[in-house]
Amino acid sequence: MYSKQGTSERQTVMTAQKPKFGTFIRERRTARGYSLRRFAELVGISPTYLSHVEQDKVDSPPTADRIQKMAELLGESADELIAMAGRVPEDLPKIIQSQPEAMPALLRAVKGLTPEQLKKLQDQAAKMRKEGDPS
Amino acid sequence: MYSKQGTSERQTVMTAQKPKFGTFIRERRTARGYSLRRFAELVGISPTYLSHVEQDKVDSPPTADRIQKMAELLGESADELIAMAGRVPEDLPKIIQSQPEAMPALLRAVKGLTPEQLKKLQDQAAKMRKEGDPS
DNA sequence: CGGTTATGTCCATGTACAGTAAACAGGGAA
DNA sequence: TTCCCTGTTTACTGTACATGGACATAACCG
Repeated sequence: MYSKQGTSERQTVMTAQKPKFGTFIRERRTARGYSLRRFAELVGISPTYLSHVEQDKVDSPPTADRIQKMAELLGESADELIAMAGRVPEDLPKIIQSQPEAMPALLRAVKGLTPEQLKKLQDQAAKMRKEGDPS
Repeated sequence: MYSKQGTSERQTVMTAQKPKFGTFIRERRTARGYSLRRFAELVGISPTYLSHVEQDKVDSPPTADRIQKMAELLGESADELIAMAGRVPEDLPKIIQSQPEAMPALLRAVKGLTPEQLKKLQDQAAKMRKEGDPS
């Protein structure tokens, strides 16, 4: 077992994920007592595909809407699972595009801030909303 | 059998709307005196494809990185062009995924705010950066 | 006039991504 | 044994994003 590359499959690109998405899903699914077929059916995908996904054999994980469904069934945070899969929640693009200059600028400005700081900004935003349009 | 995948949400009719991406690009390109072939070469795409894009004959516009290049060559805002094409700037997904819970929450909180309000938040964020933790 | 060069466009094709179908191997239970 | 349930493999589909080569047209040059 020297340096014999454990698995001999050719594994295309597979953008490396830290806590691999498929592995995590399998762990949570089995913990909930779902069979692969049953879970696939509930999610709305084929058992074949789910099997591939859970083995991290896919080039890229499922789309955000399917991950959303998985999250609901597993009682996990959809946003977190979606991020783990390297995707973006489906409602965000529209929000960003609604202010093509300001939204990207804001996101770049908040890049690197802590969750606490982000929460503060979130609260500020909520306040602005309530008060109506100042400026 | 498994739930069908209508993810596309094609705009079947496309009532005359905001400047269509392709039309806009053609207008700006010709205004700059670039030939189709020349511009395609500079952007790094085939003339064929550019022709299709400019006629709005494509199912979906080019990817964000190519639009970025077009914007640079045309002296336009990349973010705006990318939004016009219904896409998201390439650097944003990583920013969002860096805080899988807080970033989506923030975006949803700022949804619908005016550019002025967004600018205020952006400034607050910049301040936090200067003062707050360097993480 | 004919030949070359430049313009944009059409048809056919290619590759990657997201996903499916059908057949398969193995474990328990009756 | 037969039956069903588990997960897996190989091969395939359809769409998005993109390319190549041939084509029509017009302008320019001898």
